[in-house]
Amino acid sequence: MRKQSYHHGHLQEALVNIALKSLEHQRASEISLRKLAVKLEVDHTAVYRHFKNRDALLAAMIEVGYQKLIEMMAEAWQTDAPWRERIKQVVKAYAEYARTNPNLFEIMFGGALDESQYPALQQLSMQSTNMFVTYVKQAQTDGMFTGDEPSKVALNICMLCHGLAQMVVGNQFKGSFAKVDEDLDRLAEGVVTGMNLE
Amino acid sequence: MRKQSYHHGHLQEALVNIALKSLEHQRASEISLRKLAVKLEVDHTAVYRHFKNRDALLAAMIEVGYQKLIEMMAEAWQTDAPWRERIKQVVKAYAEYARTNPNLFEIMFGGALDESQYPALQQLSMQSTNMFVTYVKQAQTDGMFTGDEPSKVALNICMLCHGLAQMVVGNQFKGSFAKVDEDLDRLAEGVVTGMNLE
DNA sequence: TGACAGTGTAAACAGTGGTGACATATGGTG
DNA sequence: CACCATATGTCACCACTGTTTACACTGTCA
Repeated sequence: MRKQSYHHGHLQEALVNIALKSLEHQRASEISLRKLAVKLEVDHTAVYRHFKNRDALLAAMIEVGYQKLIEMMAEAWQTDAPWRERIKQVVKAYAEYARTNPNLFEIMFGGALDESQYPALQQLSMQSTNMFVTYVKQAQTDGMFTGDEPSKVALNICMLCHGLAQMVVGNQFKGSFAKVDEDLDRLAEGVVTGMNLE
Repeated sequence: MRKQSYHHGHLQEALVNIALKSLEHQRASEISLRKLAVKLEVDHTAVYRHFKNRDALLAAMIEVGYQKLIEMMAEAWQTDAPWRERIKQVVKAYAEYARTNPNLFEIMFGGALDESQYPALQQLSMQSTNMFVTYVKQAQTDGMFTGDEPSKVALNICMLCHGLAQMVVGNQFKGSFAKVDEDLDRLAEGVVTGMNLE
């Protein structure tokens, strides 16, 4: 009975939040449950009242990450512009998300966590990839022509997004191609025009 | 003076080799220097005679990984087939590499290691991406037409490869698109035909 | 009030990467 | 051959990590 409060109250939320905040300036591997607990002025073993283990906390963080990503994609699509521009905006949003949340993106797609043990993550993951299919179908009704099935086109766009994002966070734009990172717009444009659409 | 040999002889090589072998059935995060040392019947601190730290060992492993990847791409390109088929084979090789070496691929591109501290890795990384440019240029002389610069086309192919590979190792082919993993050929075909070439 | 589930604490464990002092081995020198 | 510098391996520690177990406090509901 040394402290007046004793119970934290919202430890679960607080853990996810502070962990996500930590991710803004350090990678996931540098985050320790003990340090998080210190910041929240709580014994480090209290974490285990809310998460089975470290991975479970990571999973909760990734869940938020997917929600944010899906949100950003949806927002990018939400425009009056022609379908070509809208797709470009989605690609851009995807890459921009990776650029501004590299450490979160890393745990989402870097393979550090075994998603198959977290059904909620699997569902969100599928949801995010399915968005591409939805968008392509919608673009088709807006005048886009493609000989391939929508799902195939969507797959290609999805792969391009993934690849672009990967290269952005990997800082893979140095000598070989553009020096970009700043000019995502041009890259996204290249993605769209480089595809066999119209 | 309990052992006759005392000195291992090829500890450096042995460490990289056994670590790479371990990577075949477990991910990098599960590999510990101490366990490797035990397997080689050596004190775990002996590792530090050959590698500054754990990351340095990872870097050595990644170096081998790049060499293998570059080799496989080069081999895939080495054909008499028309350029379209050759590019497809390269894409396929890239994805196949990721599929058969997922844990190695993960440390190569998962962002766990800060490549900027290992010039040899940066060089190899650039080399592997530059191969795409070389191939596109060569394809151009073999009849491929593209309005864009070769480097742009190469960038798109590179992104597609990265994205495809990423999705393959992430086991992201379940409900949404194909059920593949088996049918890389069809996916690679889709990549090539989905692009604005000819 | 009293039982009780939820939550935080304390102590301890095994495992990790890493350091510094020391021991041994190796290979070249005189 | 003797000798010695250097490369390599060992040993004793350290700080830190995730995790478990037994215990203590808190709030709630009967």
